[in-house]
Formats: sequence, C-alpha cells, structure tokens
Amino acid sequence: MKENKKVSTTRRKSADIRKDNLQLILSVAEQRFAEYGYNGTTISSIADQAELPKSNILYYFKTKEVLYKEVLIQILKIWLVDMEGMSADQHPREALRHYILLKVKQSKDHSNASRIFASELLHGAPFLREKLQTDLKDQFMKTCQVFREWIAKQWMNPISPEHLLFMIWSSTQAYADYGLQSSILMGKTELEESDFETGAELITQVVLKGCGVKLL
Amino acid sequence: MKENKKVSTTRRKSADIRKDNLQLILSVAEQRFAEYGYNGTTISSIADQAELPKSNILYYFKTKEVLYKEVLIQILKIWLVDMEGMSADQHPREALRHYILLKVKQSKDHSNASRIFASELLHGAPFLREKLQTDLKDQFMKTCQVFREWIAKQWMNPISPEHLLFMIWSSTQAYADYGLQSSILMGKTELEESDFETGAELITQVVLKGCGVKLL
DNA sequence: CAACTAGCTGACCACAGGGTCAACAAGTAA
DNA sequence: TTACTTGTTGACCCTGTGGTCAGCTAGTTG
Repeated sequence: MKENKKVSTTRRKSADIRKDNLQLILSVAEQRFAEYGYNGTTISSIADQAELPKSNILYYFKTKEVLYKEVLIQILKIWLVDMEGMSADQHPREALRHYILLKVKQSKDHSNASRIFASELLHGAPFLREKLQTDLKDQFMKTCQVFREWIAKQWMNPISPEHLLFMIWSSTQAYADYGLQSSILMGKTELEESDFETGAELITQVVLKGCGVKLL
Repeated sequence: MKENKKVSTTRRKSADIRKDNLQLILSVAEQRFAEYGYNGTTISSIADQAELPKSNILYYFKTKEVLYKEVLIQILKIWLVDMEGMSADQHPREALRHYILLKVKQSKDHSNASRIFASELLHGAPFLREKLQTDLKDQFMKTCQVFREWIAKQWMNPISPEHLLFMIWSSTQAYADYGLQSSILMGKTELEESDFETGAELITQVVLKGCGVKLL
C-alpha cells in the first residue's frame, strides 16, 4: 500500500512476510508429519521442502513441539466445526447423510490433517490430551444429546449414541487413514473420486437403515 | 533336565534360552512400538523394559528394522486367520456377527498389535507394502467373493463388498486405535468389558440391518 | 577333561537431529 | 538519515541413538 520508494524489487511488509512464512511452514509441516509422524519428521526435512534454512523455521516456531501442536490445533478446529452442523431439529435422514458426506470429503481433501489427527490419537494423544477432555468432549456430548433427541422423537432406533458416533467417525475417517491401502487392495494407485462417493453412499445407507431411520 | 552339577542355580539349555529371550524381546518391543511408533521407540528403551542390556537385543535382532518387521509379521498372521473364518455357505447373519465379535475382541485383547498395524498403514505401510499386495490382498478378494455370493443368494442387499469390508474393518479396529480416546470422551480411564460388548453388538446390528440381512 | 559354540556385555564410535547464538540484512518510523 | 524492530542465517554445541567389537562366560560335545 505504501509507495515503491527505491528499487523495483517487490518490497514486502514485515507483517506479510511473517504471515506468508508461517503459512508456508505450517503447510509443509502438515505434509511431513502426516507422512512420517512426529518422531519421523525432522526440522531439517521441513526446512528443505519449504526451501528455507533450518534456523528460519526455529525463528518462527521455538521448538518442533510448538510447531506440531500448532498444526494439531488447526486440525481439531475443522473437526469441531463439522460436528456442529448437526442439530436436533434436523431429521437424521438429512443430518447424518450430510455429516457423513462431509467427513468423507474431509478425508479426501484434507487427508494429511486427518492422518496426523489419527496418528496422534493412536499413540495416546500425548499432545492433545487436554483439548480432547475439554473442547472435543463438549462437542461430543452435544452431538450425543442430538442423537438422544432423535431417538426420543422416534426418528431412529434406541441405540447407544456414543458407539454410533464412534462408528461413523471411524468408518469415514478410514478413507483418509487407510485410503492408500484400500487402493492397493483394489488394485489402484490411489482412490478415485468415485470411490469416495461410493464409500460415503454406502456408509450413509448402512447407518441410516441400521439405525432404523425412515428413508425418503 | 540335567543334574544340578555345581550350584543350585537352574541350568538352562541354549535352545530354551534363545526361545525365551526372543519371545521376551518381541513382546516388549510390541508394547513399545504400539505406544511410541517405530521412530519414537529406542532400542535402549526396549532393553530397559526387558531388563536386558542393549547389546543383547542387538545380538538377537541385527537391527531395529529387523525387529520391527518381525513384530509386524506376527500381527499380519492374526489378521488373516480371522478373516478366513467367513465362508459363503454360512449365513451372513451368523458369519458377520461372529467376525465382528472376533475383530472387536482382537482390538481388546491385542490392542498393541492392532495399533502397530494401524500405524503402519497410516504412514503408507513402508515395511508391509509387499505383504499387503500379496497375502492380504488375496484374503481380501476371497472375502469380497464371499460377500458377492451372499448377495447372489439374496441373503443381503447388493452393496459394494469392498467398501462394506472397509467399514467393518475400520469400525471394529477403532476399538483398539481409539479406545483410549473413546474412554476419555466417555469420562472413564479406560474402556470396560461392557463397552466392547456394546460396541460389537451395535456394529453387528447396524451392519446386518444396514445390509438388509434378515435377522432371526 | 579339552575344544568348541552360543550367549552375553561394557566400552566405544559416528552421526544425526534439536536447539542456541551472534552477527548481519532488511523493513519501519521519526 | 538515524535509531529501532523484525527477519535471516551459518556456525556451533550437545545429547541421544543405532550399531560395532573384542573379550568374556556359560552351555555343548567328544
């Protein structure tokens, strides 16, 4: 916004530099952490891929742990927002269909984020413990409450809301976590758009019918 | 078996020593790898927990990678055996119920093994690639074929066998992978026997109804 | 018993990886 | 321009870790 004082080289404001670099580093870090896990990822490798010196990474993120946690926080936000979409006044037919579709889409479009999250849980959530006990638990209980109200309205059979939610989470999440292996088993190099669609549709059908939700 | 020549200390045959130590190391390694992943696990930590000197571990397993692979192989075997249980002449009502129960039980009784396997898949199966493409894929296709025959006999609705199997895998597997987090969300320190039962029952019901399998 | 093999282990090494730091460059504000 | 803040970086350090090795002890075999 300021005038171009001296040379024609693009001058960048400090704030912009900061913002851009933070974003670049977070994005590269997400990829590496997803592929190699926390311990398998080195700051150097992130630096290389981001084409920045290692010291520069450490300038923006004091430690590797701080960087990793930052990545995790971003991911958790997405998770929570998705779940908020479901409310008791919607009919489970639409609400569940929409949520399942959304989760599978997340698995496809943000597979790195999904996988980091899964890996973190798998190893006992050493970095996310507190957040889980507060933020995620809150939303979890709200969603279970929604399920309970659907049951009360006889819109679905009386089944355990907690376990149902686990089932939906795990089966949708699988398209990120095990997408690569699924494709191997089906003899492809990677899952195609249509696989995600088929998967989402199947999960939706099985869940709705399985819960006794009236279709149509 | 030999006489106690010198002191009263128990004399052990070389073969026994070898067998015992291999077993001990594999078992400890399984725990550590499950909890901390491949890169997060150090040979020293395994040595400490097994109460053996580090060098002794390296005496039995030339490298960390060899040890890890050995653990993986054992796990894959269990997976394959479980799946073999299902055949086309059984009715899906019983076969699926049994398989789901079995998988949830595996998640409970062999949660470490299950988690290592999941973690390996999550990070692209760098050590298991070939085995997946051969052994697991074989069994996968056989099982899909079983599903197809059930569909042909109109014992279940015409749905994608591949995706159905993924759904069963992921939702049963979740009781190992995310068991700890599930318990946090439900306000417990760890999942109880009854949680596994409830989970298995819910998955069974949802899958059977969802696939249009006639109950009873 | 002697000769041999299998099991065991502390000392050691090379090196990778997280993190520090001091000096310098580039934007900012007066 | 000057003074100050923010960004950048190579050199450096230290810990931890995978792995080697030489020498030891304990079982095995004749």
